[in-house]
Amino acid sequence: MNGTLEAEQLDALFMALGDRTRRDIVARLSAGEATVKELAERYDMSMQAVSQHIQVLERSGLVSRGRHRQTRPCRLEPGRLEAAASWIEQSRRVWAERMDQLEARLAHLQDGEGR
Amino acid sequence: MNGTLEAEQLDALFMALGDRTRRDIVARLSAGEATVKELAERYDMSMQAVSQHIQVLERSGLVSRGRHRQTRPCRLEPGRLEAAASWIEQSRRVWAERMDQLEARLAHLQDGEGR
DNA sequence: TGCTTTATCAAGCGTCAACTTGAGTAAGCA
DNA sequence: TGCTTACTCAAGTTGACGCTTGATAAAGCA
Repeated sequence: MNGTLEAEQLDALFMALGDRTRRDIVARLSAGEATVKELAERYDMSMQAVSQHIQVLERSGLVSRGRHRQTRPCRLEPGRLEAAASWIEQSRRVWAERMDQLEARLAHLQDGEGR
Repeated sequence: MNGTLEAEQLDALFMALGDRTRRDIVARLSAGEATVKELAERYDMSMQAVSQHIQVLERSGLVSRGRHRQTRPCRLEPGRLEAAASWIEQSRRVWAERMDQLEARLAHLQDGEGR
């Protein structure tokens, strides 16, 4: 389990995080489970709208749902957050390595050893 | 400069990363600058299409463009990648803290000290 | 058994995103 | 001066997104 996903899954993941309401739901769920009704009240939004947001989050793998009486409590699946962070780190690392090399070559030149 | 952005900027940022071509452009630019034409050849795509992707990335703050002869070389601005990573880390941290607390309470109960 | 609560399904509406084509601009070259 | 290269602008098409309304399902309660 190294957090690496297919392009389609990354599409769904970053697309899900591209909506402010869904990002807030993720942040809210990081502190514990919540029901559709609770989220609808929190965002002053219809339950249908929240339900659709949850479905997007579920498709992205960020959220899963259980069953408890009439409710469908939503909980965060942090594995996908790790996958997103992992993708970002990959590009940041490549960039940082290149910058280090550029710096080293610049220092080399300033030592008067450039051709 | 702590990498924290407004909701609108995060919308643009994650939305920009929600497209596979744009993610690949970001990964490509992490290894160095590229022109619109080079990217169009790489993805077998019209220059207009690439130009529009670059505009999206520019609006998100992930990419900036210079001028060199007839070309507009694109380069990565890693600050926004850090901002995205930072947002993700925030939720992951909250979740991890809660998990630690739940574990501690479970251990407590198993020691026979539960109410 | 009906009534309420919680949530989903389905259809429709307005907006925006991704790409296309065609035209236009700006820089370098012959 | 024309011609090519690299790129952008503008308009149009197609499809997806976010939300709404109305109907429906499933569980608990009186």
